[in-house]
Amino acid sequence: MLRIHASFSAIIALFASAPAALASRPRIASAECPAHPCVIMGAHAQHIVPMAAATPSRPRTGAEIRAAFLDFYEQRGHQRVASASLVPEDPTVLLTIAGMLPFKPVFLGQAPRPAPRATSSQKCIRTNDIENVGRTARHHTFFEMLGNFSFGDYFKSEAIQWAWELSTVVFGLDPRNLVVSVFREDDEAAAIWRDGVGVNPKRIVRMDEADNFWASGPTGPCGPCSEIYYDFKPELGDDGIDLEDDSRFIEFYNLVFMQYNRDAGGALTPLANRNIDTGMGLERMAQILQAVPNNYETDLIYPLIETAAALASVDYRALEGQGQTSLKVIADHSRAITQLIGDGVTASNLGRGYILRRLLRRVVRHGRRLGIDKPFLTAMGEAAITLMAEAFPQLLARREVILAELEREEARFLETLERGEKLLAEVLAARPSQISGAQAFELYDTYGFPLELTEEIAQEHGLSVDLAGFEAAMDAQRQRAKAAAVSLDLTVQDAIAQVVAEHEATEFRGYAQLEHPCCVLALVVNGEPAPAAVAGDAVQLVLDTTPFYGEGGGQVGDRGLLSGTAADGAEELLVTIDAVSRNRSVFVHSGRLERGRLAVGDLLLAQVDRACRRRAQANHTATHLLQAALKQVVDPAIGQAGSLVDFDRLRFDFHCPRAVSPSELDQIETLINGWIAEAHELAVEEMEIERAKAAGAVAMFGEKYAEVVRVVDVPGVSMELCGGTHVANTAEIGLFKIVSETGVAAGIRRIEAVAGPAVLAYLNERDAVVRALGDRFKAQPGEIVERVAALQEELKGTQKALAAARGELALAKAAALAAGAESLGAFQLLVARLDGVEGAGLQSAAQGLQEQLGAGAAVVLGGQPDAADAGKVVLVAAFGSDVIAAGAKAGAFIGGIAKLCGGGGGGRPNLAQAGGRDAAALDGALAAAAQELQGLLAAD
RNA sequence: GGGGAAUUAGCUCAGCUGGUAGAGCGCUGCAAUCGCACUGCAGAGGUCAGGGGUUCGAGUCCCCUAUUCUCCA
Repeated sequence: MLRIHASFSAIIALFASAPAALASRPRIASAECPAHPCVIMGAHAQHIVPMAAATPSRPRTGAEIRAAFLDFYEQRGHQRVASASLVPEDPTVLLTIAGMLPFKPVFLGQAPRPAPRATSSQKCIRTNDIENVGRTARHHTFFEMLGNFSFGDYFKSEAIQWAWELSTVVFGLDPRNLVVSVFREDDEAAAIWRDGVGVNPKRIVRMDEADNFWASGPTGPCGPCSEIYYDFKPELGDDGIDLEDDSRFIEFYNLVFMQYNRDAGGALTPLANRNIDTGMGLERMAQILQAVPNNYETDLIYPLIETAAALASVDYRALEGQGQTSLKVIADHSRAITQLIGDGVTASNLGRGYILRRLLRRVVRHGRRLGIDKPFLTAMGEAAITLMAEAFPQLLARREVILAELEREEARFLETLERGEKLLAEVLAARPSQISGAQAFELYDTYGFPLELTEEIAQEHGLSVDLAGFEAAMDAQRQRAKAAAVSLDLTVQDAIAQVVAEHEATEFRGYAQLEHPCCVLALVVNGEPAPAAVAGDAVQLVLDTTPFYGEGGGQVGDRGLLSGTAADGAEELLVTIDAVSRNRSVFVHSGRLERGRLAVGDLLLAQVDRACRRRAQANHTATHLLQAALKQVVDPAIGQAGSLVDFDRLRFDFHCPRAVSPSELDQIETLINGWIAEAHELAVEEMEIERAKAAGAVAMFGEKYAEVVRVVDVPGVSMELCGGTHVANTAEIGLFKIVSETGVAAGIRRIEAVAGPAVLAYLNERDAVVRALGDRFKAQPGEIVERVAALQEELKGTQKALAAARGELALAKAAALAAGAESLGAFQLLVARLDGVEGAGLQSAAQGLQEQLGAGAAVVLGGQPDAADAGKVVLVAAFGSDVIAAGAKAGAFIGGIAKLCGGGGGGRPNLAQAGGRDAAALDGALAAAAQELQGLLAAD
């Protein structure tokens, strides 16, 4: 719990700071560029054409630019790396926000380099500038970042020369249209540009730290950057160049020279291994080479604008600014949401799921703004898949999933809108002079109804919305969330992280052996790194090699023992291990030193608890069978969303838009138990990932796998990539039983089940319940349901009969009382005691009497409803319409009377009820009631 | 992770500051019809999500749990 929370705060912290930390580098696709030098298309095209009037071999389309970039660097020894998922491996960020993110562990020295040099076109998503999308020429949520990387290999000179060569020769940009920037103090880079490349010194601009110095955080690797800008107005000359002038310059290539390490004190020390990290916005280069006024009109995005325009029956060119913006937003976001779902994100109210939902709803809103009045997201999704399928073929494989998710989410949002419109109509029905900020915020915050729609509808009614009030409420909400973010003690976590960082991957022997000698490499005692521990200490150990399975892939870590003789030979030592986790590839064994002394360097014998391991294995293999059965029975497209394999149960979460029916669950159970009975021999094999995928092995979506993967094969039934431990033969599972099927989030269902020995424990528990019920109901197990149903029926009947009898009794008693009514002028007074009738009965009795006696009747009844509760009294007053006209109100009247009995009461003028706790005072109270009524009515 | 909201008849929902649980649709029966649709009349159908608390009294107020929606991080 603590760990989860701690890491989540870290995500929030880093997510919040990441864009800022990265801001100094790729301003590409994030920087604003509002004005364009040429408003008129034709003139603009003419302006660009002389430079871009390319020889046929020059890249022009987005695909050509991407290919040219990757080819160029591949020819220069770079390994071509496919774009990583938008869902990063790095748990500290929600989405892949920059081209270098997949390589961040390499740059930070936390992971081995895949090659000395690499190049990629990385898909990215950023939402921090979402309000600017569609309004400026080049803000995007989804974009591609071309990059070339050096991991301790080449450095500044090559990076600069190649960047120049690529820009001028391959892309054919005229050197007279280019300007470069360097960090103020980076004389080395400036010299290379000037002497090595031959750039006019006047066109080398020195920039401050804010613009041209990159760091991934307050400490760690950092270094100066150098950027290449495209100059749309070279005729203005080389003097007084201001790169901040967006109307003249656009930055398209950023080179980061990672050459320092910054320590906590802020001091810079040179890095032993210097790195290169670069980024070129694909959409920007496309804009330059295609000579269009903004990124949206490049072939990477424009087809989606056309699709949206056709759906809205509008003409992009003929539209005013607002309409064009809507089309741009739809086009931009359509790429983003298609890619997000393609990478396994599903819409939700948390994390990246929430980002997806927000983008998706913005598309719908802009669609409505353009007049699209029917669902259209699947049409946009299809167009986006078609547009991007060549560069991202996996979109085709995920087509059905993407379209289904879009359809579902759009329908859900339309429901939300409908509900909001209804609520807003209620607000408007009250004919307010203005929609208050609080009302608008409630619609937005609680019901998800967009502010702009509230404004729009209010406007139709000639009303305004208190926007300042809305903002104030919004701020208050943010403050609440911030204030509630508690910081937790992370010291334990830190000690472990520190220890883990100092060690190599632990060698895992537990697939084949359950016992193995090992050496203690590091020790954490009660949360602090320590050289030794004494009996009773809570210890965490890092070993050189281990047979213990470390928690991972959903499977719980092994339990067991470490035993041996302490280094000094004095005493036997014993450690019980109750949890094993994996931190990167280092296994951390947590437990307790039961006996003896333990020190770093000790040689121990590690023994896994075989019974526990067997149970975990049965549950794990059963989980694989469950996934296979789900695919067979429910839907072949079902994908895993998470899983837990414990010793005594298993849990499997999967993507599925509806509940799995009871009959399907039966089928699944039968199928799995059939496979168990067939005694399939498992085959576990390591192979290359491509071969495994070709063989049809099921991989967890969005998961990153190494080159060589472990494939667990139940021949003919299931084949999955899995690092967990499994039974050798399905027969070892014994039995499989589904315990429950529930929903965990929109679109995700959860099945909990038991397998192996755990089934017996589960069944025993159930059996005990059934037997206890059988005893109680005097029925055989098979008859219990019937018996309970019959009893319920009987109970219901009895209750009805009782209520009827009570009513009759009350009426009978009341009828006898009617004779005791006392006339007072035109009025009939009846005050009487009626015991043994509970509240509702007394009420109907009083009302019956009042109706019987007429409009001038005032009836007051009081009594003890329950002989068992001696103190409790109930009072009822029923006044006819003439009595009320005379100024008597049953509610107020009965309240006063009830006070005499130590209670209170109230009701409406014609009928009221009250109660009290002092039965002894009842008769007195009734007498007082009679007297008071006489006074009230006589005075009239 | 933190807020807000919803959960009432088979369905869609109303139920105001605590005081006898309602509507529309659907269902059943009767009338009318050769029969159906329509119509009219009558009726059945509710542990007010579950559990605690406050109160003489809780669908209504408070707390907890579950499920769903929603906003913020």
